[in-house]
Order: sequence, then structure tokens, then C-alpha cells
Amino acid sequence: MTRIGSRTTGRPTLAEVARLSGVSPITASRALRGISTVAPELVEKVKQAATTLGYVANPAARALASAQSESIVVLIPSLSNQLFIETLEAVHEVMRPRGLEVLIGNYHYDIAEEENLIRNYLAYQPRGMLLTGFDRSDAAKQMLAASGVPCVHMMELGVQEQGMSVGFSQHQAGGAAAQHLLERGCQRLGFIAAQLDPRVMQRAEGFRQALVDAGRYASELQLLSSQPSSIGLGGELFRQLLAQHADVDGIFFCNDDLAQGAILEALRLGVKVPQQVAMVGFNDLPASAHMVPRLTSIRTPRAAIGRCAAQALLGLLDGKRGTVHNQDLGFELVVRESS
Amino acid sequence: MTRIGSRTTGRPTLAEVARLSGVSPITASRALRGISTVAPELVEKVKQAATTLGYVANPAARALASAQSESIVVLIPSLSNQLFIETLEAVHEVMRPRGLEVLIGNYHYDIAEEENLIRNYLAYQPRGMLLTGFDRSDAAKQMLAASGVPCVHMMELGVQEQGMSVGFSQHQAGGAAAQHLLERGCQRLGFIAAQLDPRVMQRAEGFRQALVDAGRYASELQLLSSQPSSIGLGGELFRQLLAQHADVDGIFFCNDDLAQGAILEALRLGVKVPQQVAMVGFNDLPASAHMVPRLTSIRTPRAAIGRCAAQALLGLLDGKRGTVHNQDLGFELVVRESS
DNA sequence: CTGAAAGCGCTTACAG
DNA sequence: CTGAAAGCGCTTACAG
Repeated sequence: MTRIGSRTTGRPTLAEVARLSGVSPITASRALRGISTVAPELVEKVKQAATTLGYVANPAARALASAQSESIVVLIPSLSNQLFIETLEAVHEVMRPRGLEVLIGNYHYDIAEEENLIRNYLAYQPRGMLLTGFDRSDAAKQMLAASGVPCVHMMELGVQEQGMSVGFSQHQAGGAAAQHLLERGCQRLGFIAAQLDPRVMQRAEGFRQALVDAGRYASELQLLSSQPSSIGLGGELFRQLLAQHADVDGIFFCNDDLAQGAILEALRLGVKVPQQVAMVGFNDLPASAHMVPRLTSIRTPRAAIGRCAAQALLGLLDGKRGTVHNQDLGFELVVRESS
Repeated sequence: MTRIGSRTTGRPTLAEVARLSGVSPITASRALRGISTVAPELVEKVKQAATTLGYVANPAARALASAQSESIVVLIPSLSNQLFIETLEAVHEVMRPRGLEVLIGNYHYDIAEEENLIRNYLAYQPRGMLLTGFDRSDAAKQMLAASGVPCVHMMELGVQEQGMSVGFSQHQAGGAAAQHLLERGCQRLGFIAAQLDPRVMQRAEGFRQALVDAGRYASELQLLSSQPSSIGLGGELFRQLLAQHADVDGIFFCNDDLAQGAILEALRLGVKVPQQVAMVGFNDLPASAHMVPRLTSIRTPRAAIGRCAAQALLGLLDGKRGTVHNQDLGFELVVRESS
């Protein structure tokens, strides 16, 4: 059973399928790949032989011969944010039916790690790549460009020269949160953020700008932590902001887990939400609708982003260049009880 | 830039590295793979040439020549349960430094989908496989056995004939939850479960048996739903159980998200936890410690399971057969405020 | 519409 | 300790 030292896999090969169906290996190959130049009756024969033998093509041989694998690579900064899981699942749903393997690379919000992943995955000769945002090392960008592998960027919206992208305006989303809290009559508006990745900072800037425009920006109410975002941290930061600025009456959180932690901490502290402090989260994660009070949040189209980015990439592979270069999928303010 | 129709990748090859360092390709190959028969000075030369050229080995060629890839496959039933994410991350941490690529297959709790994944991934000639539990189709088991690919099972504990496993006793964990609630003086003990995968059912059975032994088993208080587990469903099922059996005074939830939903729903309903109903969750997910009241839960060693299973698999690959065949990593009852 | 030849970029198996 | 030859299982490029 252990094939140590063996050169063969023991699995049926194309040659065997060809022999069984009485055609040449090349015809068998074409038949199995659905290349239309093969006579229908031969296709039938070959397919049947393949089934009989339990033939599954060797991806390594295929990749070596064609200088292309049947895989696409998705690079995401984190697996612990439910957000990206939903994006990944959507990508899978588009790619799997097309017979494309999805290789997942998690770079833990580390630019250097992303660069390494790109170097390694490029060796696999993927058909295409799905990247998160635009913020990466120059070396990474050069490798990608030199490889000629088609890329689509997810989550943020870029400009033409940055390549294709599918996402929404993080900046506008931050502005929408501010607008909503202002309309609710909040005077002293705070912002609590963690992780501080590029998209968080874009939301922060959108929030800030809207407050500046309204003459309500207060820098002392902006609480930024570079730690990973979590429920526990959200509670801590909320307590901290409240201790230092008891007059804060509205807070935008850069991610729902922070807001969930804050809302639970408020419950413990006896702080009334939204009467004393209104709260708005971001992403509308599954738990948010069930908080006490139910959390107002900005719903982001992460599944749609995964789906559309995958389809855009397939479009590139099929040679249909650039239908829409920067696809804006928008966002939605979901008003619940916390604001 | 577009290499459509080209046979080559445009990337540097082993032959070029060999030429630059003045050795044969085979020596270059050995030097780069760290095979000790190569003279140290040659190794140095070759490595330098590789760096100069930016050489990265072509995995497809390597896999084809050696009939083995540098990858291992991990099959998990779900990505939306945080549990498996932590296991995956731990597997990565062990495999990446060894240069092994981790292919992730999510079969969405679907036995047929798992069988397909196994068929497809076996074609990649993985070095080994990490599987979740023991419950799979006969065809899948046969393919695995026929392939000779080393496997380690995660999460559950098996018996010798089932192969290696790393996990804990799901049955005992269910029993421990029951024991704890009994010690707290609960009389009418309920069980709320969803998803109903094999491990959930083992916990259910452990819980049931402990209650039977204590003379406190009440079948009408067992609420099982085959829907996916979620916070929302937890709230619903809790309300339902309470409406039908107002005297329930202790509940074990098969997963923390259900318990979190119930604890939030209790807050809304004005049901005192633990005074009126004590609650115990399972897995101790990150949010649980922050609930109001803080949730008692059974902490499961999912990261350790990933790490140890990965190490056990590496042990198999290195030929160190079966140190421990069934590794029990235990679990821990974390008592907080909800019980 | 079909096929014989060559080759993708490595490693194995065998010599020396 | 090093290397020439062969081959892994496919597909490309070229004929016919």
C-alpha cells in the first residue's frame, strides 16, 4: 500500500482510457476536456471508459503540460472575521462548478506574509487571483504584474490603473454612519476602531470628514487600537471612552464585534442604549440582530463581492475584458434599536 | 504578458539554476531539497544561484516526477463555525514551516460532497489527509484506503481499527454538562441542539445517559433541530422550549451560538439566568465570556486538536508509526455566571 | 475530425 | 559525492 519510492501513482491514466475506448490519448484528452472537434460518438465512448476505470486526470501532469493549473488563488487577511468566510464561500460557489480549485491564502494582515504567499502561489501557475484591497508591497505588485496572472481586487473600489475591483466605498460607508448618528441628534460623536487595516482607516476618514462638515468633529472621541478586533476589546474600549468622556452620546464602531462587546458592556454598566449612547456597528454580522438592544449596523455585501469578483475573474479568463472595471456593490444602513 | 498557447511558464527552471552554479540539474535538485549527499560548498553555490534567479520550484513538475505533491488536505464540515477556523489555523502553523501546502475542503456537513472532495483531492496526490470524525460514505473510505494516503481523524476518538485520531470524548463532555447542572440542583433538565452531526449526537447521548443514571431524564425536554446552528435559532428554540415546559430549570446547548441566542432571548423575556434557568454551552466560543450573564461552557481544545493531528500526520509521513493511536486531549468545564 | 511526435520541469533509479 | 538517462502523465503544435 505504501508507494514509497514508486514513480507511478497506481491510478488509471489517460493512456488506459484511450486504449479502452480505442482512440489515441490525444483524442481522449480532447473528449474529456469537452473540446468540440471530437466526434460525439467518440466523446461518449471515452467518457464511458473514463467512468469505468474511475479515471480522474492528474492535475500535476496537466499543469506541467499546459503551463497552467486549474486553480485560482484567493488571498484574505484573516479567517477569524466571519466577513471573509462568507466571501470565500461565495467564491467557491462560482468556481467549483467550473472545475476550478480554490487555494486560500490567509496573510494575517501581514504585508510580508502576503508577499510570501504570492511568491509561493505563483509557482502553482494559478489561472487567476482574487486579492483583498490594494495595499501590498511593491515586490508583490511586481511579481503579480510580471506573472501576467489576471487579478481582481475585492472589498475596496480602485481606479482604472489599479486593475479590476469589486467592492463598495468604505469612505462613504463611514460617512453614512456619521450622517445617521447626526440625524438621531447626537452631539458628541465617538469612533471606536481596532485592527486598523486600510479599509478601517478609509471608514474612519469618511466618518471624520462628515463630522468636520457638520462642525461636530471631536478628535478626543476617536479611539483607535491596533489590536485585533474582538468582542472583548470592544467592551474594554467602550468602558475606556466612557470613563474619559462621559458626555459621548453616539459611537460608530468599525466592526460589529466591537459594537457587540460595547453593547454587552453597556448592559453590565447600566448605560442605556440608545438613550444615553447610540451605537452603530459595521458589517451587520449574524449576532448583531440579536443583541440587547438589537444593533444598528451597516450591512456590507461580502457574499456578493465574492460572487461578483469570481465572475469578473472568469470573464477575464474567457477573454471578455473589462465589462465593469470597478464594480460598486454599495452598502445598506440597517436601523435597529441601538440608535 | 499573456502567455496564451505557450508551453513554458517564463519562470526560471532548475536547469538554469544548475547552469549558473556549474552543476548538473540533479545535483541542483538535491542541494535545494536539502539532501545531505551533496558537498556543502556546492549546496551553497546552488542556493545562491537560486536566489539570484528568483527560482521557485514548479510544484506540478515535482509532483509529476515524484508521484507526490507537497500538500496535505484538510476536510472540515463547515467554515461558519469558528471552531473549525481555529483548528485550521493550528494545522497551518504546523504544516507551513515544513513547506507543506494545506488544501482546505469544506463539505458543508454533506457526506456526498465529502466523497466528491476526496475523489478530487486524491488526484492531487496529497502527502496526507486530516479528516473530521469517522462518519463518511463507504465509497469514500474505500478510496482513502486504496490510495494509501496517511490519514488522521480529528475531533472524535476512534478505536484502533479506525486509524489514528486526535480529539476528546464527545460523550463524556455531554455527561459533564449534565453532571454540572445536576450539582447545581437543577431538576428539570433540557437539551437544545441543532445541526445534529455525529458529534452533536454523541454529546446528546452522553447527556442523556447521565440524566438517566440520575433518574432525571425527561425526553420532552430534548429539543433537536436539524437546521444549522445559529444565534437566532438558539433564541427561537429556547422560547419554544420555555413555552411548552415552563418548569425547565437547566439547559445544555450543543453549541455556544445556540446558548448565546438563548441567553439574549432570556434577557428580552425577563427570564433570570441562572436563577430561573441555568445554561451551559459548548465549545466556549469567544463571545461566550462576554454574554450577560457570562456563559458557562465546555471549552474544547480545537486548536490543540489541529496542532496535534498535524504533528501526528507528520509523524506518519516520517515513518514514525503510531506513537499514540487515539490521542485524548480532553475538555474543560468553564463555570461562569449562567449556571 | 484525428493522431504521432515532442516536450513541460522536475525526480527516480541506476551507475560510477 | 555526482551525473546521464529515462520517465512521470498530460497537452501543445503541427500534420494530414
